[in-house]
Amino acid sequence: MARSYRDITDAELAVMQVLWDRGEASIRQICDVLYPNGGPSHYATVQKLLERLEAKGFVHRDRSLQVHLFRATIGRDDLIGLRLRSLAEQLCGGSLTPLLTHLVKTKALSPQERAELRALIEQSEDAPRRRGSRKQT
Amino acid sequence: MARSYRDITDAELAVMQVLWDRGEASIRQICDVLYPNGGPSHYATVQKLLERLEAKGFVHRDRSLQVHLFRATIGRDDLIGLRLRSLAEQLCGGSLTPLLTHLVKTKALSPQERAELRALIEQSEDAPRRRGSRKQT
DNA sequence: CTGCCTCCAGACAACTTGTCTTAGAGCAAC
DNA sequence: GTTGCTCTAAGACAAGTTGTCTGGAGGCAG
Repeated sequence: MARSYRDITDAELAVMQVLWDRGEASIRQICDVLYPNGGPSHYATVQKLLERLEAKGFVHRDRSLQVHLFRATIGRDDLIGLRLRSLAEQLCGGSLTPLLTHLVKTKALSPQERAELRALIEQSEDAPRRRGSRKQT
Repeated sequence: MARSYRDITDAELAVMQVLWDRGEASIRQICDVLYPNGGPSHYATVQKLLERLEAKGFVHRDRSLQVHLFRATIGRDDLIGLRLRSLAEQLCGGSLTPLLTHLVKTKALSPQERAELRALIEQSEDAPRRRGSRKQT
């Protein structure tokens, strides 16, 4: 009954953040970022986290070099989407609309944010059949 | 390092859903909804889930009757808010804005939804300080 | 009294999560 | 070639979570 898409853990997320920053990195590089002057055990920890991320499909491992290189197969924004969808699944019967209205109602919008939002809405109005790239609910 | 607000589990969520539906319920009533013709072990399961929900503060237990009555201390919408905030914390540096724009960009809005959204934005424009209950980022 | 229903306390296995240990391979410099 | 470094690989480990279940004690109705 675990969440269907095998979620990313906190420690794993830290690794993902590095990958999102650098685009591609070796274990050593990630380790240096996450645990400056960390010992070999930290190295192994990062290694395990990457192994699990690869198993979950969130990371691609390039084995062509001696030193494997890792790359995120999912963007931060994609992960946000997954989480939002999973949240909607659990609490809103799958519909994203309640999340949207909740945010607009709860969050105090700055004038700039209001303007941006309006622009986005206009945009989706102009091209209502444009949504080929992403699924919608 | 567990999520700060002690999240609600899947099985616990099922119990919450019943409470949100009925407003107030005994273990037996919840049990009948969740496990029709379930045995005494299911009863104990629900009991334990309620105990944990009470410990986490999501449920109030009225002990004044012989048969305790349970009531959710948090609405579905509040939980949505908590989850959204936690999501923003993890992936957006605490800002809810990326979630908002993600939703507007991703989700294909029906004309009606667009109208509602616009109305909500107008509203927040009229009363920018009306939402004082929670901090916003 | 008997039976039924409730509450309470805690056991339990399965799984997750973050960390760490150990072993072995490949390569570079001495 | 041997030494030493870095890398991969495999898995052990404790702690915590989660969902389920067992057993006992008390109260009340028939």
